[in-house]
Amino acid sequence: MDSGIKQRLDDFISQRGLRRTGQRERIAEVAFSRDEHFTADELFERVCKVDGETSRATVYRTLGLLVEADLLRQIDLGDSQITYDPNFHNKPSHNHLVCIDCGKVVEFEDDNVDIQTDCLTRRLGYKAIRQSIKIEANCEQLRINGRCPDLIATRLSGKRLRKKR
Amino acid sequence: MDSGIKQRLDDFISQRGLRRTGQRERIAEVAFSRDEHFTADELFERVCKVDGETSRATVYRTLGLLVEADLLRQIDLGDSQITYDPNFHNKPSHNHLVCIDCGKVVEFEDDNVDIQTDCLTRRLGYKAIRQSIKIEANCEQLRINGRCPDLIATRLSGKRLRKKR
DNA sequence: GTTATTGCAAATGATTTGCACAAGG
DNA sequence: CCTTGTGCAAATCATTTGCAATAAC
Repeated sequence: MDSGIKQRLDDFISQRGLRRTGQRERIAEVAFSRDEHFTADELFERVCKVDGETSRATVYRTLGLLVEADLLRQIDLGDSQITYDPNFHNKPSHNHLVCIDCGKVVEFEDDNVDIQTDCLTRRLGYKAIRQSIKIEANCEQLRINGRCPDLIATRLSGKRLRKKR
Repeated sequence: MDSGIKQRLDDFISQRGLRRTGQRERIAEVAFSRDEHFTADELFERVCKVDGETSRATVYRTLGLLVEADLLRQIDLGDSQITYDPNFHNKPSHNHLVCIDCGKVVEFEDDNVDIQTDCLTRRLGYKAIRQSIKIEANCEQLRINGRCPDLIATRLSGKRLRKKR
């Protein structure tokens, strides 16, 4: 876990008069150990492997805390479960492209997008605080070559495309 | 209800070998009678006033159909319920700004945004099919004048800000 | 007459909550 | 100690579904 994240979490816990517990420690550790997005349940599974003692309820409660601390953000992938993104600490204004063919999520940052959002928002009489862009797109490689490594990987891993709610 | 919408719905029903029923007729009628966004339950309430006979289940099922026909789109307002937007038929590529102060949703269309999305997506190796942008923003009028007609309207109507899930 | 559609009530599934016990500070 | 945090199981709440009755075509 990045030390900046640990720092911010510690600060948040102190400021709010909360307590440092083993569960919170481990949940955060697992959540930020990779840059992959996850659902509450996926995180719970991962935490279980490290520590058979932590309950699902605590995972949900800690997720809420991490979101409040702005270490985690909820993103909409058009799913029935909430998806959490642990990468906003490093890439504060990134957005997402979701591949329609294989479900892969690509993160991208672009200054022009941010500027354009800012201008557009001003023109409407507001001050932009946060934006989220989701682009749903088809894979060009798949269209041209008839195959795409991401799709193959998806099929091999047996991970099925997320069901739309 | 716009005749273009009625036409598209009729076509969809025919193509799929579905049946024209009173319930579907009335649900669509109510859904497209205003340009306001709504949840399944809000639509159900409105339908009830017109017709005490239609069940919640049928409203849900018909909503699914209207989404498949691309007459309605599900949008993410960061809520625990799905919000439906009936305005994509008239403004096929609009996006949303949500006021943090009063919850008002402003729709906007912008060609530059569309072009930029297209470019960005190509550069990542994909072909953009659909995008959704949500801008969360503070109201400038409220900041400068200390008040904003939308906020006043929100308070008067007693409509509370949507709860975050 | 078939087959799709509806209403009802029960099921689902993710998330939240009340409460008694445990453990930080 | 005193208060916050945890685990458990039960509660919630939007949405979905099975099924028998009903209505399109």
